[in-house]
Amino acid sequence: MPKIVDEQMREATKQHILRKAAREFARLGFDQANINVIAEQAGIGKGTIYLYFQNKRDVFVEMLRSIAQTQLATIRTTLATKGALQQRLERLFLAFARLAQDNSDSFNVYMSALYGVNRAFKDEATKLLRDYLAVIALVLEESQAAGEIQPCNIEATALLVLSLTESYIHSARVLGWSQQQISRQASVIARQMIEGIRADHS
Amino acid sequence: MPKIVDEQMREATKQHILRKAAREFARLGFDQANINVIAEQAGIGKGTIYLYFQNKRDVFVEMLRSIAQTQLATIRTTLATKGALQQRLERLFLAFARLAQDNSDSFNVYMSALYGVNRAFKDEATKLLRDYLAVIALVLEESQAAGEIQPCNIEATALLVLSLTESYIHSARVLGWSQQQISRQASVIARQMIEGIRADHS
Amino acid sequence: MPKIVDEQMREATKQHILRKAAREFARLGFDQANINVIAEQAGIGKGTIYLYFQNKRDVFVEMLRSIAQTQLATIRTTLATKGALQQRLERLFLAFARLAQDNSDSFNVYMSALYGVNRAFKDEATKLLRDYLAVIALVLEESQAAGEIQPCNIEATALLVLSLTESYIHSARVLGWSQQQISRQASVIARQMIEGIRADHS
Amino acid sequence: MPKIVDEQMREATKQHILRKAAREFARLGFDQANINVIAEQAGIGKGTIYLYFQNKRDVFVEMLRSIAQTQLATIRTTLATKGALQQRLERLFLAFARLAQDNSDSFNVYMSALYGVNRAFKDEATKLLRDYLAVIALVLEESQAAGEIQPCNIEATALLVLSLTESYIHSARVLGWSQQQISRQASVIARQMIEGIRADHS
DNA sequence: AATGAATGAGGATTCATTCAT
DNA sequence: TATGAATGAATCCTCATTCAT
Repeated sequence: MPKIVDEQMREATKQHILRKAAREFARLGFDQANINVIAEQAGIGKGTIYLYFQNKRDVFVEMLRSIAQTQLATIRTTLATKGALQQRLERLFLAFARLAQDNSDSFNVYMSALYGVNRAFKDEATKLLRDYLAVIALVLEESQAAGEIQPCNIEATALLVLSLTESYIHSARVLGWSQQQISRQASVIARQMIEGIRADHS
Repeated sequence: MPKIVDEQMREATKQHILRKAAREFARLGFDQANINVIAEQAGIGKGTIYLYFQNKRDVFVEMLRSIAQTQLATIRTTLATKGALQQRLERLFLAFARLAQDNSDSFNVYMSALYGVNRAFKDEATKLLRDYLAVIALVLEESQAAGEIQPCNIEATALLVLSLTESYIHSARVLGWSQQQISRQASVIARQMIEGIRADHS
Repeated sequence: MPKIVDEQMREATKQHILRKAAREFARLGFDQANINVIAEQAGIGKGTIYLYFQNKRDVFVEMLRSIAQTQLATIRTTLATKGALQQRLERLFLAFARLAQDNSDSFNVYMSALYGVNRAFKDEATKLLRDYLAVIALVLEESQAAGEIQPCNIEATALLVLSLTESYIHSARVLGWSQQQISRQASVIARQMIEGIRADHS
Repeated sequence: MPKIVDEQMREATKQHILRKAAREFARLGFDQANINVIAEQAGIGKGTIYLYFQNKRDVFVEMLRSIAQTQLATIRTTLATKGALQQRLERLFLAFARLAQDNSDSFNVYMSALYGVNRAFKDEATKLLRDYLAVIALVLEESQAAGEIQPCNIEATALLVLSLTESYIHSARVLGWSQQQISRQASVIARQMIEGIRADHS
């Protein structure tokens, strides 16, 4: 039965298209990106892309989800190892910094979807935002249970952690900072976040 | 000499167009926004817009500059009044929150330009980012001179302050928080930033 | 005020486009006809056509109406002159034969809309059919009032007259008959129709 | 030898495809009909259709021939029974009315091919038209031989009979008349035709 | 023989920009 | 200076057809 192989093949092709799509979308944005160019770069025919996706928008949304899945997996793994909150937040920052470096296409396209004005993707981007927050909230709750930090508004704090991490890294990259320069800030940022969280109820 | 009057008239029309443009760009993004619709909403002919701007891109860039000018003026005024660093950062946060509320078009369009992927505006957005950072750096330097905080990497700290402020407000709005809920976080965020900055070298 | 002139100019251009459109639609049918080719043949830019019509379908429908208007005017004029029913029906037949000859594009496109399967135009074509029937019904009623023919189902009879006239001429043309051959049948057909109508109640 | 069985199988599949094709072509017309949908409805693979037909056009043309064959068989049977011309023409009318009702797909698709503008099918449709005329001409000749009607232009008369019958039924259906209403006209139409034919040379 | 994944030609439509008035 | 009619480049998507399996 070639069914399973076919299914795997199909999934592989889909991922291949999504990778090429991410490049183009990251380079040009949704509107300027050309679906025909994406097909060409994926080494497939113009029409073939429509065997895997309903339309251009669908390619973008699925790419967004795929990116989120990958990034979330990385983040979850990063935060899985127990340790002091300071260490975990530091690892979180470093993980994002690495994602921004290694998967810069994904990182850029995710940021632009989140901060962009295209209403068509706002909902999807908001969903992803919530997923990220949930992961961070979990860490904060564990920390709270361990008595490391005082009770506080978990959601607001998680938002603070994520916003700071992402936008700091993004802005630093816009300003042309090197990966090293950015990574060097990890412990400072993490410590600051901890102090800030503690200050919340001191 | 009617020259000055004409010049004023011309400038007024330009600003009028930019305001309408901001609405459309904020609503739909650069690509989806329709220059003809902007002209219509500004109450002028389709061709007239090209007497004031070279092309669509130019409208967007000038709008970006205009927004930045207004916002920077607000920020500068906010930070002009002396006071403890904590108070000044709090005022900064509240000023941004108010901008995001009152001039949401401008705020959104600025954020999308900064975080968006359209290379055509990256340079311009980066310039604006630097201007913002300069204003904040000034405050930090004063604070440092006053012995309020220890010597530290001013640029990195300014980036931290700006990133945290902007992205926190943006994300909170995406999640549907009310203006009140956001404002209530001002002192917490400000205190946190101070603690963080101090922690930098403790 | 150039308003009226402009309006006339606009109407003239519209009619010009419709004439070229009729040629293409008559030659290839709605689907095969290429809107860009129509524009080219009308000597205008591709986009210009959309300043006069909403879309391709709209061009077709307006063309259909324009054709019907012209044809109905001809038919009405033809039937306006009083005379024996036999003469009037003969003139009707000859008028259609002439239309089919002189405006063969219009005639073909009208027939194909009426007998074709494209649901999108069925309603429009049916409306036109009713208009034609009304004109013929009027003649029959006058004839009835004059005692020339017995009371009968006017609508059914009108349908019979129109169907026979149109489809006879169409089929004859399909078979390659000359205009002369067709015209020669006029009196026979007309006489037959009269006899038929009379036979209805004898 | 499985050859004959295979041949029968092949023919059966072909007819099956043609039936499904007729449905789609009647519903949507040649251009709008989707060959893949036809394959799907026939329960065969997309590629399989090309083992039975050269291309889409070929499917349509063969369908047209198949329809004509069926309809001609019906017409021939109808007219085979001897009887007065009036009766035979009445039966012809009723036969067409029944075909239009029971095989409306076929009837519509035949009418649209005949009256449509698609040149690609004009030749084929014309051939069918000639076949129909031949059948009717035969009846007229017999009638003439029997002295029922005077010598006349057989071809022109046959065309008259066919045109009137077909277009009357089609138009009546377009106007929404019921099958019963239409059938009720049979004798009137037949009598009218006879009167007309006789009037031809009186 | 049968399949359906892959292909790419083709076309309607939008919209930034120009230019004659 | 102001206009808006005209333009045509640019692009998403459909679907008839092919061909490797």
